[in-house]
Amino acid sequence: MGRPRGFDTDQALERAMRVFWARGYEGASLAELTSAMGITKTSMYAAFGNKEQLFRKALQRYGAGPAAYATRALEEPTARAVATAFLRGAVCTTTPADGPSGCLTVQGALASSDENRAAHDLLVDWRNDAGVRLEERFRRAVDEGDLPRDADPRRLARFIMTMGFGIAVQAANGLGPAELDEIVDTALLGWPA
Amino acid sequence: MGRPRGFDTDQALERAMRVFWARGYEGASLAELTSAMGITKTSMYAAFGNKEQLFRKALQRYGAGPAAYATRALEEPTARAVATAFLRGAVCTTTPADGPSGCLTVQGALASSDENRAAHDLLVDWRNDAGVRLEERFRRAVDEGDLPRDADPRRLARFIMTMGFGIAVQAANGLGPAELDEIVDTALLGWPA
DNA sequence: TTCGTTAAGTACCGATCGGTTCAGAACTGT
DNA sequence: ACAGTTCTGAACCGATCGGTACTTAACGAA
Repeated sequence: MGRPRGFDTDQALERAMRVFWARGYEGASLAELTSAMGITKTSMYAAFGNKEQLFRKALQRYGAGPAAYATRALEEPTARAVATAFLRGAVCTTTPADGPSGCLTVQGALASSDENRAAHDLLVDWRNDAGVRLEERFRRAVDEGDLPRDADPRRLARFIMTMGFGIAVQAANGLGPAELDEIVDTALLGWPA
Repeated sequence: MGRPRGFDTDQALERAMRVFWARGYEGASLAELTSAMGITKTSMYAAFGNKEQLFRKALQRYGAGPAAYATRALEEPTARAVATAFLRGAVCTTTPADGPSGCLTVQGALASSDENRAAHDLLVDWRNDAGVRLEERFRRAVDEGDLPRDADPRRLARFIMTMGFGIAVQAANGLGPAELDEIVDTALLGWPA
């Protein structure tokens, strides 16, 4: 009942996500966000709550879409395959042909003013969660004999995450997928077993 | 001649640098900057020009101070020693006991709005320059027989830079020096020769 | 057709943004 | 003592920040 919504919330959220991706949380103003979404501020507030909640939903969409590689990689059969798929996925997502370079969760709010601490903390948790899931996967790999008994799953997970973050910065710096793939090859030279 | 300046510009610049470090370029407001510097906006404009030029000078100070490890590392005798010193220096600088975590050049303006493109581009150049200097050092190492003939200096330099950026993000994420040093060890396992 | 409900557009809110104007205070050279 | 110069503090600038109040438009149910 009532007047039906005049825009596609999914499409609007997708466009908001891209603005946050390119500009970061602070750098994305409501004016630019709503302009890209094709709606007015009033409609945005009615549909998404406020800027922070819009960012929260954009981040969820990012995790389910562009950053889904992080979850898919965990399903690879071996630890090496997981690490490779994770980093290749990072390269692919941070250097899209159409969208912004880099990673939303890294560019979003690495540093920020106090008032935006909420968005900052949200991203810290997001990144740490990704590391924990990787660590658990590597721990399983040790149990399965897929990694050496003396391998340290946490350490390996942190190393891979560090490479992922570094790749995001390099992508924002202008490096392309070919160059980043070379970096991934170099990084995996010392991979155990 | 004229009234002497009532504050120490070096000290004021140091404090401004730390604010930029913690908040990023956009996140650092003039109010917070001048408050930390202990001077008024008028004095800041008279002494440094404007926010962008203040950032430029803070970045120079950062390069000569906290980030001097990047230059010092180049003087190590072997490529491996250079890589090790570079990454250990990155760990040390991004996890200070007193100051902000992370790297000013990474947190400063990875993503930003259009109006701050100048600061953004400044940091992109800064980061790329660091990579180029590392590459030249590794090229020399190949010439000197310190690295294998078939080693790719550019690729190795990009790998080390990627690790450095990743370390900066991990430091901002809350990891301490001990954990980051472990990551450095892991990263260097595949180092040639 | 009318009513209740919800969406959309405009105009606006106080606060803060980076930046400036201006009067006067503080100093040096004469 | 005075002139010339430079620095400081407060008050202020238009613009933009995130966020709202209010009116009008568009729908479904009765």
